[in-house]
Amino acid sequence: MTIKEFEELVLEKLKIVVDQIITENLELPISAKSRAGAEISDWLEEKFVEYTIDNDFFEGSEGAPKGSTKNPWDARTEFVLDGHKEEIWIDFKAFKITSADSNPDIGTPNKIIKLINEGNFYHAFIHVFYEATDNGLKFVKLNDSYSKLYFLKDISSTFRRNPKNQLQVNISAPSEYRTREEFIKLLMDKIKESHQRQIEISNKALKKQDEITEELLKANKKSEDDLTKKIQ
Amino acid sequence: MTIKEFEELVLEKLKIVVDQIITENLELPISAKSRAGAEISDWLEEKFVEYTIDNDFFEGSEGAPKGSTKNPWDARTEFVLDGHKEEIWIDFKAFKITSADSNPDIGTPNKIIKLINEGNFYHAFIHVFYEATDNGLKFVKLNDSYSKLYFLKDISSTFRRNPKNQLQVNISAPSEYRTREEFIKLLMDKIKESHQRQIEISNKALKKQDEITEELLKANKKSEDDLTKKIQ
Amino acid sequence: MTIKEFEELVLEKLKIVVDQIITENLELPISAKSRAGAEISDWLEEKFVEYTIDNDFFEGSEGAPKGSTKNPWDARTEFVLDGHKEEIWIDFKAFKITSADSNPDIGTPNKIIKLINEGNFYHAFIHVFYEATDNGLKFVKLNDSYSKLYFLKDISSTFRRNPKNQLQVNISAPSEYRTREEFIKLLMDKIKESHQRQIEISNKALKKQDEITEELLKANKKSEDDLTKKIQ
DNA sequence: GTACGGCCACATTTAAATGGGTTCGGA
DNA sequence: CTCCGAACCCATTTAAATGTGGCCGTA
Ligand SMILES: [Mg+2]
Ligand SMILES: [Mg+2]
Ligand SMILES: [Mg+2]
Repeated sequence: MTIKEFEELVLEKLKIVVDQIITENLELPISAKSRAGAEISDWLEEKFVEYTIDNDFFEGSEGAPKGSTKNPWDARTEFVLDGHKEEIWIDFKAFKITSADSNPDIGTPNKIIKLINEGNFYHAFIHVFYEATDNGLKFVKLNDSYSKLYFLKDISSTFRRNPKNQLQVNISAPSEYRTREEFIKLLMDKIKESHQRQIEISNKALKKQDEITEELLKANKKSEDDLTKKIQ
Repeated sequence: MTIKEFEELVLEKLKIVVDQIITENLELPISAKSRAGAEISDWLEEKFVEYTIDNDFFEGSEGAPKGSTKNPWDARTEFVLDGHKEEIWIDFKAFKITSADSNPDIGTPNKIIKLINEGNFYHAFIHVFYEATDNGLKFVKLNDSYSKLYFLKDISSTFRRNPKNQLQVNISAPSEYRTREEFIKLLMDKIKESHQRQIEISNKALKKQDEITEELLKANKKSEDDLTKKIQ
Repeated sequence: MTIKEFEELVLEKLKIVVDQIITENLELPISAKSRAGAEISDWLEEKFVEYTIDNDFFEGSEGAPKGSTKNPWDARTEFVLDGHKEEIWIDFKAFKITSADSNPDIGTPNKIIKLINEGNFYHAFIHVFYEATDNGLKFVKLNDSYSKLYFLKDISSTFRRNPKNQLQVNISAPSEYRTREEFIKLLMDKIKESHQRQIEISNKALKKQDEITEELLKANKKSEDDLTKKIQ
């Protein structure tokens, strides 16, 4: 089996689990007037462990510690094949499909660097889709499927690092196969480009400082005088 | 009345409204296994409008458009005194008090610059506190109060601009009175300092690039070879 | 040397560089889809820096930071003559010559105002032309040339500001010499005219509003009456 | 001659926690 | 004097949307 075939196999087996979880639990009592990503992830994490307890391909599944807000994975598991165990990290992404578009943060580059340096590589995104209902939310299909999965290594080359130190990509950007080495080089390029842009941005902001300060002081003088008179 | 007395009056009247809202609705059916800020804010926004319809001091209250994710205020209203109307922006902050600590983002500096340039100034933070319950969440007191309010202009001088282009401050940082002009200068200083730090950070990151790339390629060579052999 | 002769010299030297870049790289592995313009520009930016490293007339050439989508220039350089250095901004425009026509946005007027206020003036457009091929695209000649260059200051007076706050001109509009002062006046006129057109548009829309309201109320009166009767 | 539409890569903005590094005082 | 703990000052990280401006083309 080639590496590529191995990767496809992992995603195939993962998708089966996720689709089953969703199909058997189409509605959740989670209020979703705003974005419900964290609550949905919390629920999925628990279910993922439950649904892989007895799975031939996955071993040692764990959800992120309850209440943790900075864990590098939502769930982790080991894919078992011919006695080999390959560490898999999972990041759930829950999209409210009534929104116009979405470009979620997809994690800090730092954790990816650590993951690879520790001898691992596989970080899977699992997209799920929902709509608010009267008493919570329901999962819905997008493009005929309850879930969409790909590995970070095969992410669309339109991904970038943003100023929050998060990688980011559009919800619809199609994944594209590349080798692990190609991904490493691409990732490092993207990080470099982003830092270069940031230096530009900060330099520009610094140049504008004095002008903005003047303007604010002037606007305030006027409005504060006004208020002072009115409340005498 | 001095400006300072005016400001204290606004906050006093605001606090009465908020405390009443909470006291009359101590429990909410909003799941809060993770952080429920957005859902709580959504609910408070609606209640704030409802509870100020018949208030002598507040006029024209509005909640943020439903589902909006980038609105500069959670609610806005006008404080009316002797015929003068003063624009007030409200940003709710909902803290899960079982957490160890909190340093919330408190908004982009850009919107503050716009607010002041448009002749306004008053941007109030309203802290509320909650705990998860079996079927949702309940509001709780912190330091004997259901809410804590202060204006951005009087924020603790420990606030900063972070790389997400958000101002930020610790939940417990005590507010300190200053003049409007003093605030403008302080704000602009903080923005400057932050951009200077960012340039440093990005420069350092750029220097490390090549080293990290080498390291990653090396780690990958090892782990990829390993995997290739195992799955043959 | 007159200002006019100076300007002609700059463009002449620029054209030599660009034509050389293209002649030596007639085909590019860039697929000619909607983003082709941006990608061709990326490539040209890099080449421009490379091809002016050892040029007697250009110094300090830079491409826009990679991935930056809002940079005011695609490339910048300094034209050196008798020790004087003149800042030159470059905006590449890549046209697919199989298309019927093109009226590209040519930049926001805001950046031109800034450029001039900072003591500079020269903003060159460099038109290049391409066709799709099986494995990417190839540069082609239009009117016997691989490139067409002119300064914004000499742009056809058919240029305008469009409602997106971008200047715009037809691909084929011939440039016409004018003085820097004449350009400033013309630019400001164009901006004014554009805003006036927009006011017209809004005024018309507002007028229509009332008309539409009438119409709707009338239509509804009829259908509501109708329904009321039917369900009595 | 002008508006406008689609595309799309990026920053920005919104929700609030943890955690790292430095500094300072006390044992 | 030195280690340790607490405090403090920040970045970082997590949840996913919208908005801007440049890209050219068509109408
Ligand atoms: Mg996730
Ligand atoms: Mg808020
Ligand atoms: Mg261009």
